[in-house]
Order: sequence, then C-alpha cells, then structure tokens
Amino acid sequence: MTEDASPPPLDPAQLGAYFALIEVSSLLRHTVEQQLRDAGDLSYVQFQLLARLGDTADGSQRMTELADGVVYSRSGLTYQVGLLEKAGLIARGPSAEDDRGVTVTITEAGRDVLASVFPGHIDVLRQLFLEPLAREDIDSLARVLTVVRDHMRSIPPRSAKPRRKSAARQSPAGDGT
Amino acid sequence: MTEDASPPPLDPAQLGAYFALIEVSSLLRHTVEQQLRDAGDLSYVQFQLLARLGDTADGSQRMTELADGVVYSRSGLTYQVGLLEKAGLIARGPSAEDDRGVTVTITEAGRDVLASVFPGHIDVLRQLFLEPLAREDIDSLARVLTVVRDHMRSIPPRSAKPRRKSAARQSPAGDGT
DNA sequence: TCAGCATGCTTCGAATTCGAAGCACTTCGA
DNA sequence: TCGAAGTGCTTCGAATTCGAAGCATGCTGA
Repeated sequence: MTEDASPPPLDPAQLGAYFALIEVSSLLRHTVEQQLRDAGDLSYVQFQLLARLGDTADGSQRMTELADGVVYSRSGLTYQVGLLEKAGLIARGPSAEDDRGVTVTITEAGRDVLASVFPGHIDVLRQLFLEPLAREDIDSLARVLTVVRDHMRSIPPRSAKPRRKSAARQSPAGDGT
Repeated sequence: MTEDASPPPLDPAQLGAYFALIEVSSLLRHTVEQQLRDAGDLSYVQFQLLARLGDTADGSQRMTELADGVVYSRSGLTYQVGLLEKAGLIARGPSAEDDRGVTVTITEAGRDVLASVFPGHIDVLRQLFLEPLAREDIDSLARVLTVVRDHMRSIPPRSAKPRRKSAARQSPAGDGT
C-alpha cells in the first residue's frame, strides 16, 4: 500500500491481449490435459518433460534445466520425475560434471508413450487453437510471443532469491511516505 | 494403438506459436502470482475472481459463471469462494431466479484489496509482458488471441459430459440390451 | 588447505486442486 | 400431478503442488 500515485491504466488493446492470453492458455491447457490423460495417462507436466527430453540430442537433461524449462518448482519436479521413473518412462542417473547433479534420460518406453500421444495432441492443437487462424496470424503470433518469451527469460527473477536463513523480510527504506 | 497414419506434423511457426504461448503464460502467471501474494495475499484465481466481480455492473455473478469464466473446477471454486468469503472480500447470497443457485458479490473490502493490488499487477504486466512490444504487436496479439478465444469458447467440451450414475443404465454395447 | 557459503536435489508439511458422489431444487414428460 | 432426469452447488477423498528445511557436494577466499 501507500505506493505512489496510481499508474496510468492499460488501454483496451493491452488489457485485451493480456486477458485473451490467459484465457486462451487456460482453455487450451485444460483440453490438452484431458486428451493426454486418456490417451496416455500423462499429466501436462509429464508430457512437457518427456517432450523436452525427447527433443535433446541424447535424450537427457539435468533436473534444474527441466524445472526451469517447464516453469515448475524443484520439489514438484522431483515428485513428477519420481512418478515417471516408476512408470519406466525415464531414468535417473548421476551427472557427469557435478556429483550433486542428477541427469534424467528418456527411455524407449518413454519415447513410445510420447509417440503414441503426439498425434492426438496435435489434433487438439489444430482443432482448438490453429483452426481459426490464417497462416499470417500464426506467423505473427509466433513472432510476437517469441519476443516476449525471450524478454521474460532474460529478466532475472526480481531479487535473485538468495536462500535466506530466516526472517528479516523487512522492506528496506521503510515506508517513508 | 493401431491409430490411423500419423497426421501431418506441425510446421515451425505453428509449433513456435504453441510453445511460446505456453511458456509465456506460465512465466507470466508465475511472476504475477508472486506479486499478488505479497501485495495482497491473493492467489491468482482469487484475483481473477475479484477482478471479474469488480467488472460487472452489480458486482455479482453466479458460481457457475465464475467457474467457467476463470476455467476452474466447480469444487475448486467452492473452495476458493469459501476462502474469499472468510476473508470478507466477497459475500454469498441466494440467487434470485433459481433457488439452487448462489450469487457471489464483491464487498467493499474486496474492492479495496483489488484496488491496492492492481497498480503492482499492472507494473508486472508492463515490465514483463508489454515492455518489449510495439503498439502494433500488442494490437495484433490482442486481435489474434481474441479470435482464438472466441473459437475455443464456441466449441462445446467434446462430449457434453453427462453425469453418469454409478454403473447404472448407460450400458453402451455389451450386455444384452 | 580449509572454513564457510553456494548449489543441486530431496524430504516434509500444509495448502490447493480435481472428479465423483451427494443433496436440494427445477424441469420435462406421461 | 407426479416421478424421473437435469442442474447448481457442496462435500469428500486422493493426488498434486509449493516453499522451507535438510543433506551432500562444489566453490571461494584468507
């Protein structure tokens, strides 16, 4: 509270872009989630993880890379990786350079599941997402969203979360109104 | 298995649009979530709910409308509305036309919280999302995403989920009917 | 060299989330 | 008019999710 004066509000196009973005991604995700669920018994995160691994040359990646890639908490990733490992879709191994690290690798079974789920996934994308768009719309969307993505990725999480021991949340400079 | 032949894969622009969309919305959501958390102790859904209510003429809406609006499960909404009610930010009331219905209304306190959180919310949007985009990019984004949104909203959830009893009638093929 | 902090991952506990089932009321059809 | 089916919301149980704390290993500076 007691921030500076109210900032200039957003104009209709800016708000429209924001709301539509959130709404579209929510709806898309929701539908895709169902498809993945009954096509291969995968959650969306699990699918994303497999897809990422499948896209790398050697089919493996570090835990942290994966977590950052799919925007997921570390602990959440540990949990999901545990499930995928139990299902035999990936394998955990030690990391070459760093003894603390864990390397996750997609298995053949994992690739199979991925392959069996992909067609349906693409169908959903086409029907729900791509269908009403013209070629140029898609190009434009890809271009603009990529710019935003790169921008977001380049911005360090405000306050590079030092692992603080305990309290001391005190905002600096107090609230000198 | 034994599906039909693999469908034509997506081209780079289509994939790019899709991946960037998911990534951007995830990152944005993640950051916004933090901002809302320490600015007003709201989760993203709670913020969305308050925002929606605040946008209607009389500040109220039905449970189902809200759930559909923010793409959330009914039970989840009941839970969140419970929290918001307990916090005094909204009020539950009977629905005028339908005795089964519940009407949710934002309170003054709710509007206050919304107002206190909004500036920071907008700041985040600007810095993270709008900053790298030109006016025309934003217009284009808004236009295209709105088209997609409308398209998605117009498509009925494939198979209008009938509420199946517990293994009752329903017998589709199989036992002698 | 080594103490001390940083980093990578997991464990833990608490909160959220969802679908299925349940309850109350409404609507439809005989 | 009455009963069955449909709708709106809540309850319930199970699964997921996250941050904080813990552990083990890497790194840096005196």
